[in-house]
Amino acid sequence: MSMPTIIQVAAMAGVSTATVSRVLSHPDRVAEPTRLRVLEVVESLGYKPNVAARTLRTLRAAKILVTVPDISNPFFASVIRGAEEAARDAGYAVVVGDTRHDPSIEDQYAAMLSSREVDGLIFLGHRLPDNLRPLMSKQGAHAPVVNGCEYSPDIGVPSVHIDNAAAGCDALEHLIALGHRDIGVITGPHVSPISRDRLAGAMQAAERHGLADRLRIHVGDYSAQSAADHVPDLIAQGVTGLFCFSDEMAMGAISAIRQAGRICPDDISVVGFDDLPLARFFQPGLTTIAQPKGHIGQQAVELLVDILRGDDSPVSQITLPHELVIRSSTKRLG
Amino acid sequence: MSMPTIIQVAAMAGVSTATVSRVLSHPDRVAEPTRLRVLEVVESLGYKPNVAARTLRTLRAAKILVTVPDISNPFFASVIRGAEEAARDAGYAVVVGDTRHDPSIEDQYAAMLSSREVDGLIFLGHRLPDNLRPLMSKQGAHAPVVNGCEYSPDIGVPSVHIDNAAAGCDALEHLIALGHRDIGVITGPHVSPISRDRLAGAMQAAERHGLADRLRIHVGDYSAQSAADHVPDLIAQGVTGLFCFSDEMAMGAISAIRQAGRICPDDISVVGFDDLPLARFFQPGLTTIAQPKGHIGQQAVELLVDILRGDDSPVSQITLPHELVIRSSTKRLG
DNA sequence: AAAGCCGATGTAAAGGATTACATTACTCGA
DNA sequence: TCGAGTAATGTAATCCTTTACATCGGCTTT
Repeated sequence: MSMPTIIQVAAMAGVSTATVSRVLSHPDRVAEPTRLRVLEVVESLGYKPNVAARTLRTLRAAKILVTVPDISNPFFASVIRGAEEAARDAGYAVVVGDTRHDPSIEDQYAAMLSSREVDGLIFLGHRLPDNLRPLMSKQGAHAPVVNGCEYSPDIGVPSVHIDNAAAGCDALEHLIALGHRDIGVITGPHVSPISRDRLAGAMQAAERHGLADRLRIHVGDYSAQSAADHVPDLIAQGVTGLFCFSDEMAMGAISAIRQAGRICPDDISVVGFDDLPLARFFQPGLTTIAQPKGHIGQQAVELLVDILRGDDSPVSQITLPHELVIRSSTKRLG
Repeated sequence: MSMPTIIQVAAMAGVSTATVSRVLSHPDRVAEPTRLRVLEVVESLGYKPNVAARTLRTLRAAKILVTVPDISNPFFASVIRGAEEAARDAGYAVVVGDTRHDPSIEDQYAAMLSSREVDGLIFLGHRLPDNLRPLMSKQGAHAPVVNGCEYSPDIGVPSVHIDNAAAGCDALEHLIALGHRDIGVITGPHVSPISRDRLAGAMQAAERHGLADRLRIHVGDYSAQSAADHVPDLIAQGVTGLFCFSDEMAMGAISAIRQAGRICPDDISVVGFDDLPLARFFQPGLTTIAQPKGHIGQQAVELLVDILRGDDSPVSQITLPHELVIRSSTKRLG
């Protein structure tokens, strides 16, 4: 029932607990025969150091918390994978938290930092949890907190992201280059800075071609359903091109377009965002903005680890490249 | 820099550490004025109990580990959500681990149990991590380990799952009822018991209709790409109905069917499995077997919590109902 | 052969919270 | 008024590891 402790191991091996500890964490400081004897006992008892005791003593949990607003979105899964790999290399484990866009759950997870359950936090949402405010104002850029994907200049947290304005611009330029003039946009919620940035980029591109006032802007919430709901309006507005701020919304929109008796891309071209793994298997293959998902996670961890190591980190904003991937959901007009 | 401890709080409030501790965990055992005074100090210092110390003392981490073979699969996201809700109700937090189907990563996560970082483990794969063997043979059904989705009778772990054989049977009966006689199946890897069960069910249905030897069986790995790779062969074999053991594979297959110049469901009907959130937005809407994803997670947690509470748990296998959801990827033959 | 060094190991003090048990100061009943 | 009972709080042991410092032979050096 009760698991063996270092004391029992020490007793059985006829050494002190210090030696057992050394065998496990600094093997080279123990004489060969002693080490082998201890290891044998460790093995036979199935001894595993109690992590709580170790953390308490070393003041290091060797864990990084990554919170995502929606774990069911495969986009975040790729970011998490990148983070996990980088974390492993740096000697950290990753704990994943799904906040479901709920501020109170975000706060709950952020509390793991205050209670020292984790050494650092990477949050992929746009909102700095309330209970981190004191920490940020006290420690500033030395606080072990990094923001990924999103970027809110006002919260003063180092972050890793793409140039969302440029990406929004690229998407619109693509539709315009295909001859589309009546273009719809389904954004994310207004509170999301990345949504604002993408929209700003899109509007800038539209303006450049004198199409600013023909842009039909609808507010979604990144979910397929939310996009589908806007499609009847968009069709009534006569759009021939549509830019959705997530692939899920693009899929929802395409589904609704068909439901309305139209066809994508023949009647309406659709551009998505994220390049989910399924984007290329969707019907039609999704034209979309690819984000370097794995890299975002990886860089976020590296930034965080630098902070944890106490390097004064001059780098606090990292912008990674995006890419327009053209498949078959967009087509020349006419 | 260094965070406040209970000792500092006690000193500032002019009480003992015991009182501070009681204020935080048994408020009713402390006199009102004292409690308020302590709370004030706690607030002003931003004190948060050190979780490592608490865990060490109470021998309870208040955490449950849920490992999934592939975090980018939205199916598991739903299971995790269900688990999180049930865990929260029972006073536990959920830690999510992505094993990527890698046994060594599975072992790594399982080690969190041995080192008492978590109180219990729910694993959604099919393989009992090696380093849990001793635990299982020592504690048997009292070990805080539960298996979800999959079910391997031989490993002796309580589990929560659907009746995969019956589900496989349902899927095939549906295709047969639509007039299909040349039916293909894309399974999961053979090591996966759920794949074996689904296949057994499918074959049973085929046999019942004298179609056993016309079944074309291909082995996939649940990924869209793996299914797409088999489609040319299936077409060459002249199948008109296809049963894929995951929605991702169904989507991959449908995409490849189109690539090959055929149309689903006109030329080939496809049945998926899982009913992912995107299944209804796919083109065509996916006919699929819906699993009660949230319930699986929830029941798994409840089972685990029972074990942790020390109730002798007579229940060790829970079978939940599945459902055939008919959309537009299947159609009457001819 | 004395002094100094070194490698191997032991001793014991943290680390921060919880809680059984002890103490204190009242209140109440007889 | 005394003893019992009770509510509020304090004391100190405990959870298990890690690690600075102490100790102890034995070896080298002069």
